[in-house]
Amino acid sequence: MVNDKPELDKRKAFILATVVYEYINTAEPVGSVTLTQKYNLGVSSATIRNEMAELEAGGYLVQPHTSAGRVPSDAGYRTYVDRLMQPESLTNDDARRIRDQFRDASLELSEVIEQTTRLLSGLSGNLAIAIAPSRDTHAFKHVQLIWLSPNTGLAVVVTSAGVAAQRVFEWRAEVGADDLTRLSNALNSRFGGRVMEEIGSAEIDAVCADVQAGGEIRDAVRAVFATARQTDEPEIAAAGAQNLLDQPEFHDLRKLRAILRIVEEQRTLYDLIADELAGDGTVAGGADTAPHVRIGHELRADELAECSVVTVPYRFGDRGVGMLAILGPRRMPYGRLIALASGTARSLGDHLTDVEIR
Amino acid sequence: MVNDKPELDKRKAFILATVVYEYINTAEPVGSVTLTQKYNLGVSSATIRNEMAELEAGGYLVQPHTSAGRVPSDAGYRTYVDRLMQPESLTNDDARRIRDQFRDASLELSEVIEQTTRLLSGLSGNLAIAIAPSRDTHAFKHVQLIWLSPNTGLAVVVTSAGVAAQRVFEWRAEVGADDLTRLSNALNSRFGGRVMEEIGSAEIDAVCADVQAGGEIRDAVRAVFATARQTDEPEIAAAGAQNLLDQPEFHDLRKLRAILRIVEEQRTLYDLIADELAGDGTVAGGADTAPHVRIGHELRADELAECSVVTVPYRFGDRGVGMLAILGPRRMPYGRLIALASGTARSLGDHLTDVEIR
DNA sequence: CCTGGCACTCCCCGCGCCCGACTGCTAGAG
DNA sequence: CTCTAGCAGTCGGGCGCGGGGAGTGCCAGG
Repeated sequence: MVNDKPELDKRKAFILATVVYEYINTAEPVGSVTLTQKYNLGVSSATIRNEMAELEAGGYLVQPHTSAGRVPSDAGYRTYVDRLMQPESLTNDDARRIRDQFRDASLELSEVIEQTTRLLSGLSGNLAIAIAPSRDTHAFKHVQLIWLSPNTGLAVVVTSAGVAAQRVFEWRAEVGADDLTRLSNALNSRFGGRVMEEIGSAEIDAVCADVQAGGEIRDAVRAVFATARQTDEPEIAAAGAQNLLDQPEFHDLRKLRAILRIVEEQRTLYDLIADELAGDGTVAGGADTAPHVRIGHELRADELAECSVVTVPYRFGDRGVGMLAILGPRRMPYGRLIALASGTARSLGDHLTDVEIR
Repeated sequence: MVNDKPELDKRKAFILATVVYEYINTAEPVGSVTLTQKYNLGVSSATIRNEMAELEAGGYLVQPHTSAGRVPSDAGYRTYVDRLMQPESLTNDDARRIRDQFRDASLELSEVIEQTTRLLSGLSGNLAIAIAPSRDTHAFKHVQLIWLSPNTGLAVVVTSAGVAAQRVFEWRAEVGADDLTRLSNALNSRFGGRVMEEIGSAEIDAVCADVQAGGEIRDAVRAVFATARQTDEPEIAAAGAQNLLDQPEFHDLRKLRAILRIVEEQRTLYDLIADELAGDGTVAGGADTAPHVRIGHELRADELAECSVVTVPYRFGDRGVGMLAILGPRRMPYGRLIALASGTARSLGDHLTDVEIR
């Protein structure tokens, strides 16, 4: 669909904006009379009818059936979001709740992510999703192998994001506490100040060989580093699915189930949101932390044809970008949700940068 | 309600069992003709009608309305579960899937708990819940304070269940690596072999005082031990809420929302399941690992009047008991779910005992 | 270009109706 | 005494129908 929509004159734009606004609030198709009664447009309903008919011809509105009011189309919402809506800022109340949340938030990335989704779903009344910045880009801080018993040990890797991996290992051969300490020291001096991404298995093997650490221990170190880099599955959290029950568009059980399935499968959810991260280079590279809205079919998933998603990247220090998202019905209060998501993303980024382990 | 139900003669028992069985499978009220057609009872539908009328008088069946078939009452399900149903054992397929799941399961308690709920919800097609054994009863294994930078440190507490707590701390005053090592050693030698429950703040303070560890560090140690004992909130996981959407009894949105609210609030969920742990002394003390079924109003929660819960305790080594539960409609396949829950609980217990850190 | 008016369309809702499923009862048979 | 066949009674659910209402499109006139 090319962008050859005829430019909207001022009155059409106002009418479109009002229809979208009204529909978002009432969830009922909007008629010409409602419009003239609730908003003083200075013209009669007949005129509005003509305008609405043209807006429908232009693809901005659709009629569920002949004798009903109009409902915005994807293009209608799109125009509203891009050009007609006035941006909102956080209400004092919301700002306060966000501030309170992060005042004494955890230092652990994964916990923060989870708490943030709960906060955002509560504030927005929709489904909130967060993905953590890829751990590849975090700075290595410390690794410690801890002797627990002759046959068991604990390995902990700490990065700038907190404890990135921790795991108990059981070894067939007996292991001495000194061996573990020596290996810990060797690893720390070798990897200090590096970025997780650069630390590969080969180098780990080399360090282990230097201190004559055996096969089982080497495997353990490799494993815990792999988890710390988390190359396998990305960290993602979602909360507030039950909020969707309140929206009339999800009273249809099939739609509801389709959405729940998407949320259940973290992989799909990740792909949905991460599109934005990879999609245009501006996010990964530049300073673009602007919120982004995708509406209905723009999401390229049939199950989500009646949904919209607001995504906002957040910065984590000077490396790595994570993503916050709100998923809800297309008929969502875009202005408020964008403000909420942006505000939360900013606070989250500040918090993470602030507590980043130096 | 006292247990003064008249004893059921053989034919009544068979009819009740068949009604429950049929209703569980079809979700439709069961009529006398259906019964005679699908099961060869050797008598006519008129006779069945008389019997069913008596079963209704006895409180085992109810009629949704005059001209409908019968549906089991709480008491009907209860009798079915206690005396009429034949116990099922795991199918080969289920047994295999459980075995596979635990073959390479995590060593970390919290992760195992979560994986188990996913397994059990997948197998049962219902909502699965697991609570971890109280951490109080775990054996203390190791604590390590790790120096990360002059102002930051990491504290890790390991118990017989794996890493019980880990946290990064930020201190205003500078801290030396040696101080942390000395304190770690002191704590380990003092607490080695003890049970978490016994380790109180006073004793921690005493050890800190011995090695002249300052206020900030003492607070950190206290905090990490508190988390490790997890006196504040019990560890609980739930999965598979979207399975409930498939059940016709939850097509009513109000009921669905009521249930989702319960699942969302972990506290309520915990109380629901933990009743069983505290309820009768046999579980906590003895060797009782039998599954337990609570049906409808027995759950003492109006929202759950149409639900049943199967709970099974699982043993964790020789100390502590956790709980596995399946929540679903009253009309659930009790035999299969009991087998699944028991089988999973056994495997879970074995796995935990097996990987317990010695 | 705007407006009032009017005919038209179509959904929604309530009503009444019938159909079907099931019961309870009774009379009679074994 | 128990079982059965038959029959009348009951009630819910589905269906069709019709009216009311909301909204549109169009036209003629200002």
